[in-house]
Amino acid sequence: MTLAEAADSQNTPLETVPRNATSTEAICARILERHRDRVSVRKPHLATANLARIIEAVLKLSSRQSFHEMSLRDLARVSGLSMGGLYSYFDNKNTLLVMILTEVSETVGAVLRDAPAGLDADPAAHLRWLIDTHIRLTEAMQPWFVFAFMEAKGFPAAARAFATESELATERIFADVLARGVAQGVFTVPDIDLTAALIKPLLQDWYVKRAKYRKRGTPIHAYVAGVIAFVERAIART
Amino acid sequence: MTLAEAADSQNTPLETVPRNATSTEAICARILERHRDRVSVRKPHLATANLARIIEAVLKLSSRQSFHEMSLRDLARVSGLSMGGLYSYFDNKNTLLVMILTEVSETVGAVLRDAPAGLDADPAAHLRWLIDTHIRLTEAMQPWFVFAFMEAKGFPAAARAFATESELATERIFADVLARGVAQGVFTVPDIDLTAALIKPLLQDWYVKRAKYRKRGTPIHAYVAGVIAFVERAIART
DNA sequence: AAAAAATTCGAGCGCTCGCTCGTTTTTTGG
DNA sequence: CCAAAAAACGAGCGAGCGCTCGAATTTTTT
Repeated sequence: MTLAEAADSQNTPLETVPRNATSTEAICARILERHRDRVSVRKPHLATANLARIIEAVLKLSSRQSFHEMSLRDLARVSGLSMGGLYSYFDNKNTLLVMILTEVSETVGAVLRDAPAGLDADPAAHLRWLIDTHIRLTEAMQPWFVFAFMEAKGFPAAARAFATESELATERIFADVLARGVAQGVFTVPDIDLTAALIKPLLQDWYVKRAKYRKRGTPIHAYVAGVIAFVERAIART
Repeated sequence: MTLAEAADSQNTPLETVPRNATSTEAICARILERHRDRVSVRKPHLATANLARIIEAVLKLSSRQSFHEMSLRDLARVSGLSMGGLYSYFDNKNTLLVMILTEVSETVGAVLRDAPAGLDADPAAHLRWLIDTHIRLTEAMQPWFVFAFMEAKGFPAAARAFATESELATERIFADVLARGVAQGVFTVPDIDLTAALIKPLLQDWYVKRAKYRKRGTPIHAYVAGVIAFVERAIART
């Protein structure tokens, strides 16, 4: 099952995350564009397909051990390429880290900033949309987000700074909506920045502790509804 | 600065976590007791002191890279022991993982179950105590908790199962208090298990994203107060 | 169908890893 | 103060690492 299919099978009619943005192939096409100079294979279809196989293998192997424990021989075996073949798609192992992190950061920013028109006028609806979209995006790209979350520590300094900034940008999107809700008198929030910071881990828990919720049989719509209810009661006008 | 000193400097008069339980020396004395058969040095004082130096070095090195990237030569240099000397304190590198994980799991369970007498009768106060105590404990033992959280994936299967069970046990403590509050009519909680699951990441964010809160200048008492306020409004009787 | 270009291959290189063990140093007890 | 016991030492081992490069294979062009 591909990532996109996994997303589809969980999606409700309220789906807000377009499949064409989250399929492994689509993501790898974007990665390829962004790192064309590191990939020596010139034919785009071939390069995209093989890069997808490589990165899917990285995400699979890194879910059981850390990225640095994964050897390139493991990666060659699981991806189906040879040792030498791998190096046509990246110049060194660390580039794989950077490719994945960068794409996750860019994607989450792009998706969350693309709210349906008119939603700015209704902070409560906008907040619900943000929560729903964030959780569904991380569900559709779960291995990517887990990887970025768990391996961020080992990134080169520049990439780590970029990831941190991306995190803060997401938080700011939530803080803005909270501020607008307070201004319109629909929310009561004593500390907007702290509240935005507290909403974040509620969204992340769905992918960080995915195994727990799967074992428990919690469907995604129940989790989304639970988080929305929890947050809305916590910030409801008093 | 030792872990205990770091805890002290943040503690308010409301402090609920005893220093003697969270100093590196005290923790390592307990580790030594639990793994006496793996440590060949017989003199307890010497063994505790050196084990403390070793584990402090592990936590320090693993905060910048992953545990598996940390070489035993790095560990020897930072801890001040020789390569051979290290192996008087553990039989292989993985044992270090298990020592730290086990002690974190045991400690959090022991501390959270040791609530002051009479608190069972007052679910709201008990919940506040649990939140306060959990956050302060993880503050006092921050490197330990970060390590257990980030490296859990790489544990041997048995140790990972143990860690998962410990996680669930903590969640059950919160679920019990929520259930008692609902029974007494002081809380309104539609889904007790999901709510308990959502409180957990709010507590964990303080140590997982410690750098963010430090940079932002959020003091621990403000974070504790923020979480308590957020949770109490979310579950307040309607 | 042959020549040229693009892509894939995998044994081998230098290196560092976890771990060992014979030796040296420190501590202990009479 | 010395011999025995305990502890610490660190060079060295085989294994596996990231990475390379000339050869082999596949695809494209003519």
